[in-house]
Order: sequence, then C-alpha cells, then structure tokens
Amino acid sequence: MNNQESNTIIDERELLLLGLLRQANMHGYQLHEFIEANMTLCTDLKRPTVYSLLDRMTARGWLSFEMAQEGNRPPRRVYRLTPTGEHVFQAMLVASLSTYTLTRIAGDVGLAFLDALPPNQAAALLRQRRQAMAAAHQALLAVPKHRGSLQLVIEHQRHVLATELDWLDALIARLESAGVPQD
Amino acid sequence: MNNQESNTIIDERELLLLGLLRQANMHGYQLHEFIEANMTLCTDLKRPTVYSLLDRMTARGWLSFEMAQEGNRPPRRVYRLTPTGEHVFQAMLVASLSTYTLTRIAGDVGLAFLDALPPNQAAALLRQRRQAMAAAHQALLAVPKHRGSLQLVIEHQRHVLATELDWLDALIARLESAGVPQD
DNA sequence: TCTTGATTATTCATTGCTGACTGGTCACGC
DNA sequence: GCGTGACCAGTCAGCAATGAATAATCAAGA
Repeated sequence: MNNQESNTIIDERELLLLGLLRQANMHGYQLHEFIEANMTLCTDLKRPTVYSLLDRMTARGWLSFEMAQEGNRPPRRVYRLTPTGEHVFQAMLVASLSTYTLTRIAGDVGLAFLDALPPNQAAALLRQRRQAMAAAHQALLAVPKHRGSLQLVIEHQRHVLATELDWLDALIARLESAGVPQD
Repeated sequence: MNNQESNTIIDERELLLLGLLRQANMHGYQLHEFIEANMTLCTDLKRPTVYSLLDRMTARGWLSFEMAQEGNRPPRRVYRLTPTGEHVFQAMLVASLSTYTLTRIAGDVGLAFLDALPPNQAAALLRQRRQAMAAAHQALLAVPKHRGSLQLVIEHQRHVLATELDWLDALIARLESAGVPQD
C-alpha cells in the first residue's frame, strides 16, 4: 500500500564534500580546513572523518584522485569529482532541498525536566542561557558577508537565533509571573 | 587569564536517562520504549545505545540495579538513581539550562549549494520542502497535551517549525522574483 | 496441542568516529 | 647549520553506535 516511499535519507556530509570538490579539486586536509573555517554552522566534521568519507566515495566511484607533489613536500591525494560523482551530487542536492528532516534542538532535553527545579531558579538559569544565545547572535551579526549561497546559511542561523531569543523571553516571563508551566 | 571556563559539555542522553529514572525505576527496554513514544522530538536514542549508557552510568556509580522477576519471564535489571546519580542529574540539568549550544539545522548543507541550481528549479524544490514542513507542523499541532515540562518541548518545536516556514516562504519569494540570491 | 506471529529483553559483530599520534617541512633566531 | 616551535598531511588504536541476531514468553487460531 505504501511503497512509494523512496525515502532517500542522504548523508549531508557526503553532499558537503561533493559540493566543495565540485567547486575546486582539493586534498583532504584542505577540505577540512575550509569546512572548519567556513561551515561550522552546518557541520562538525572531524579531520579523520573527512578522510574516511573520501575513501568511501572513491571506492564507490564518485571521486578520483591524482598524486600531486609540491616542492619536495610529501605527495598528496588531490580529489576530483567523477562524472558519476557529479550525478550523485545533483541527486543528493535535489533530495536535500526538497525534503524536510526534523531538527533536534540542542538543550531541549534540559527543558523537558524544567519542572524538577523551582520556577525562580529555572528562570535564573534560562536567563544565563539567554545571555549566551544573545552573544552568539551578536557574533553572527558581525560575520562578514560570504560569497554565494553560504551567505544563506548564515542568514538562516541568524533568523533561528533571533526567534529562539524571543521564545526564551516568553518562557522566562511565564516562569517569573506564574510558576511551573504545567497547565 | 581565562580559566573560569568550566566548560561542562554535558551528554544530553545521559541527562535524559537520569531524568526518567528519577521519576520511576525502569529497565532498559522500558526506557527505550518511553523515549520512542514520547521524546522523538528531543532525541533519537537507539535501543542498544540505551543499554550501553546504562552500563556506563552504573560503572560510574550513578545508577544501581536489582534483578526483578515477573511471572516466569527471564529476570530483568531494574535501574534506579543512586544519591550520586541524583547529584549528577541536578548538576547536568543546571548546566544544560544555563548553557547555549549551537544547533545545526538539518538541510542547511543543501542550502549552501543552492546556487548550483537555476533559481526556478531551486524554488520548486523548496516548495516541496515547505510542504513537508507544513505537514510536520500540522502533525505537531494535533499532538495531545503532555503532562509537565514535556509539553514545553512540543511547544518549542511548534514555534521553531512555524518560524522556519516563514523563513522558507521569504526565501522562495526571493528566488522567484529576483534570481540567484547572491548579493 | 502445536504452529505462527507478535512482543519482550538483551547481546553481539560490524562498522564508524575521533583524540592522539606520527613524520615530515618551513621559518627564524642564534 | 642547528635547535625550536609552528604548520602541514595523514594514519591509527580504541571506543561508541547500531542493524541484526538471539532467546524466551505470550496469544490465538486450526
């Protein structure tokens, strides 16, 4: 009855590496460097994980590499997309954009046990959280404009943070005026 | 100069299990069942992971268990918080509530490569995403009221989804009217 | 009563992730 | 011309996560 579920759960980390390599051939270290510098809002990919993803995608035929020597440094693997890789990228991008996946918000587990604390203490703690969020928001506002769609991600995070601040304010107000928020 | 960084990155999954066991003693299967039924908005804890966390926390002295036999079913480990466990719970809760941790939003990697597609195709795909989000939002509105602070998490997700819908609408409008959104 | 399938409860083999390590090159002062 | 520390590039051992398997009970029909 319900077999039209072509539930392509894509791996965003693969999409990311493919997308970056599509823009320029690179070796693993370089990829990780770029991600650390520019995409911390999207992902938290560790260096060894980058290498292992590169291996996997090479084995699948999505990437190829050639050894490149610069100066008398040890040779490095410079990866590029294969034609298959380009197709996979397109397919993954389509899947990613057309699909919604639940985002689990860091810190919500704490919220679920808010009633374990007296309301005034809870409010005090959440005011601290609010402060940290406000700082992060300020920091994001200060980030210089990026090129291309990367800018979009920054704007998105800014929007999310701004509305999260509003929500937290409302919750704190509730706690301060009323008491425990259970109906 | 900056050594007051008592950066206690807590493990929300541990906080979750401690919090649940604080409310009632349970065995591993029961814990996972409850989490699957009521806390999918917060976490995606797999059953074997629950057992391994229970083992770890028992080894640390946060939990104890007693074998319980019901009928002639095989005996089960029923876990309870130790006094240490209660302290750890309180500390983790305080840390969780007073702290902000960046949430990486699922789907943002796709956004980062939006300019790989012609704007009208991008808009079409994002309209699909919007539809899926709207469905999820409706589903959340239909969820019956939960007891205690769990309700809070549901309200939070509803709020997030609502504002995400607004943001997506704005982005789609931009794409449709203007073209690629790079400055 | 005996076969079948669903539910309960846990364990295990495999795979994946990452902190720490290795082994270079470079820059710079002495 | 030789330490010393910073940077570059990749690997690996050990732990964490999970799909699949196990094993036992129960329910229910034939």
